[in-house]
Amino acid sequence: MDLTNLNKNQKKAVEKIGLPVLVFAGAGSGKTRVLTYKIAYLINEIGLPPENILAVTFTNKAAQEMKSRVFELVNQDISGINIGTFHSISAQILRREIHNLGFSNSFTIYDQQDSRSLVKKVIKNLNLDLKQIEPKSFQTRISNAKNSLLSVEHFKNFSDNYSDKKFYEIYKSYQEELKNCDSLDFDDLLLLPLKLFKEFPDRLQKYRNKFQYVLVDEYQDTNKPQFEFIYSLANEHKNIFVVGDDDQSIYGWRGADISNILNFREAFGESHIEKLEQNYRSTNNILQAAWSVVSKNTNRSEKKLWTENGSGDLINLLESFDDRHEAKQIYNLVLKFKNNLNEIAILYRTNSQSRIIEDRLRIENIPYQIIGGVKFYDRKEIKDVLAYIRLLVNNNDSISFERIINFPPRGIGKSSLEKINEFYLTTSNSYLDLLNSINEINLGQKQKVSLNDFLGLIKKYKSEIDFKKGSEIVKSMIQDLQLENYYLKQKTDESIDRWNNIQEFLAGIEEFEINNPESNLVEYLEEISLLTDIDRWNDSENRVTLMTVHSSKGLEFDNIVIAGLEDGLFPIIRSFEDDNIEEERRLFYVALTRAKKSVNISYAKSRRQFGGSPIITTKSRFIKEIPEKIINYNLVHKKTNHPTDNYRKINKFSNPRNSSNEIVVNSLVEHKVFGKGKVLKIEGIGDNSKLTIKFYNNVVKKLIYKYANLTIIKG
DNA sequence: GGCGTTTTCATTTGT
DNA sequence: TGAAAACGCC
Repeated sequence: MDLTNLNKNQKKAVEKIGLPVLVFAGAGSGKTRVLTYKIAYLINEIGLPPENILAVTFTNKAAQEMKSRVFELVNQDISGINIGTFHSISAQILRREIHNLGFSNSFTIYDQQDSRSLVKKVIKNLNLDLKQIEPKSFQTRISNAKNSLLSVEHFKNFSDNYSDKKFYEIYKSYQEELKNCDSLDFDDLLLLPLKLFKEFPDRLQKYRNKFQYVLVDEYQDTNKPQFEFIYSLANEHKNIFVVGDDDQSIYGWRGADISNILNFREAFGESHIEKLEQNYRSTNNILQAAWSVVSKNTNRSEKKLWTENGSGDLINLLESFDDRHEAKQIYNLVLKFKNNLNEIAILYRTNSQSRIIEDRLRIENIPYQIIGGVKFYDRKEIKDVLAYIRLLVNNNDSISFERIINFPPRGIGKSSLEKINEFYLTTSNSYLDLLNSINEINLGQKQKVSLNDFLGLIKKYKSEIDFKKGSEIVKSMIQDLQLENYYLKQKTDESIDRWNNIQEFLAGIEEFEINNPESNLVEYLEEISLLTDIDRWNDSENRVTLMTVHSSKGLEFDNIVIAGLEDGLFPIIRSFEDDNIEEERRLFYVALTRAKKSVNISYAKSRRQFGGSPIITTKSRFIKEIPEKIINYNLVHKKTNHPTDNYRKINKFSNPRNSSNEIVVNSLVEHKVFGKGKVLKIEGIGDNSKLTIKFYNNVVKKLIYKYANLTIIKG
């Protein structure tokens, strides 16, 4: 097999067989290339059948890409290969095996929202005060416990104070409720395979035999259950190959354990460790900035990226008066890539920062795409329709039942629901059982009719599952429910949007059916519950991408903007105990190393919270960790004039898109730092042209147009 | 008892 | 600013 496309270290990692391999792969060092070549090498040179290979990636999109790249390299049928995220691989195993653990094979996967609703339900059922016992914090505690492999039993005797005692009860009851609902939360998806392997050694043996070679990407972000999963599959044959970078570990808060990568050798014994330090992505200045930041961390393995690329542009620093002004300045920057908007991405620490930037881009008609935040499948109208589908598939799904029992409104409110629940809990095995005993429930006549109609509808469509196409079932159900009328009669922009989203959702089911002709609704539900925005992301369209730094992991862009570099926001600072400044720093490192050509870091001197009045902020300490000599300060305002009024007027009454590009010799311009000046000479054309300007204090400066951010006083 | 309206209160990060 | 909870009217 031709490995000439690999450098020396990459090649060594690919060819090493017979020992566990750990590859420390720095940002942009060709990690994906090594993984794909390794898999292709196993198939082509070692003769391993694709179905005996397990490769775990961080996103579904990455899995798809890896699959097609391996296919290009090996040129044979690899449809049996197992590539996916931890969650999707686990779900696949459980669909076959979960009956051993007392669930049905059409179990439902609860997302965070569903799981929170269930926690809340449990707290209510235990007659606890929702104000004292916050569902959100208990959900987090349950999730943390699971990520630390701590079962309900573990907390039985750790019940000193009120809150701990209640935690045990809630955790216990929550797990029971999940089982009653025939449902798993995201964490259980990882835990149940471990339980299966433990209780049914023959199942473990089966999967050990099946997965003869195990590869893991982004190994630094694996948590305890994920490690156990990999370890139980691979510790016997030791055919394991992991790739990661401890400097890019940014998921500690959800249990990712950096010691998994740092202690790889202790876990798997004698191993081959390879370091990839040549970076093929970024300029030297970007790497220098990234290095000066991350090297401040103490707990890291020693390595330093280098590149044969030139030094490139300086790191541009943007200073803004407030968050709106920041959005405006970012828009100005984006404008320079008007015809290649997919060459620039805007990154931020928190999703809430996206709105103000989004507003500006929308006003200016710049196409954009936001990843994360409220996901498509998390929208209320979509979740409502999904709840109907889930209830058809799983008649024990309480969360879905409660979501739609009165949507669209059918006169069954809070107190009716309580009565139904009470009856259901004592008498029935599934919600459909209620159909036979509606008259025994203590409900009003109107409510009885409504409930009967509702359950009748579920029953009718359930009976069609095996012989009708999912999309047809859903379409006809939506018609029965008269959702179109429900939304369109409201005649608000919002309700029209919602109806359009439902149409888009329907189209999505049809598309899924075309791509998966043998599939049913259960598989469709699984697919979308494990899908993220990144997986749906189209990176070839002419649109600016907005996303959190977390979402940007593993991606690259020509140019990036990192917004909101203020102390408290990035790095985020909440309380004194659980702040993790080193992880914040790694996060900033990840952000910087996404860029190939240019990095623009931005901060605002004041920022609004919850849409209130602006609060004074402090510039991020991370900015000071970048050497001054590689920062371009041209966009930093030295004057303290309030720009707000100015740009508001401009946007309202004039077209800002024609306000640039009109500089000629002798033009009068104003620069943010140097003040007013006269253009003496123009060398080159367009954004990269070099301007010689004589400022009013007789200082002559040569400035590159695109960085100078000049205001034209007279063209 | 249900449903529309007002008030409150919250923002890390995500499978 | 926006979603969920509390409120108060029919």
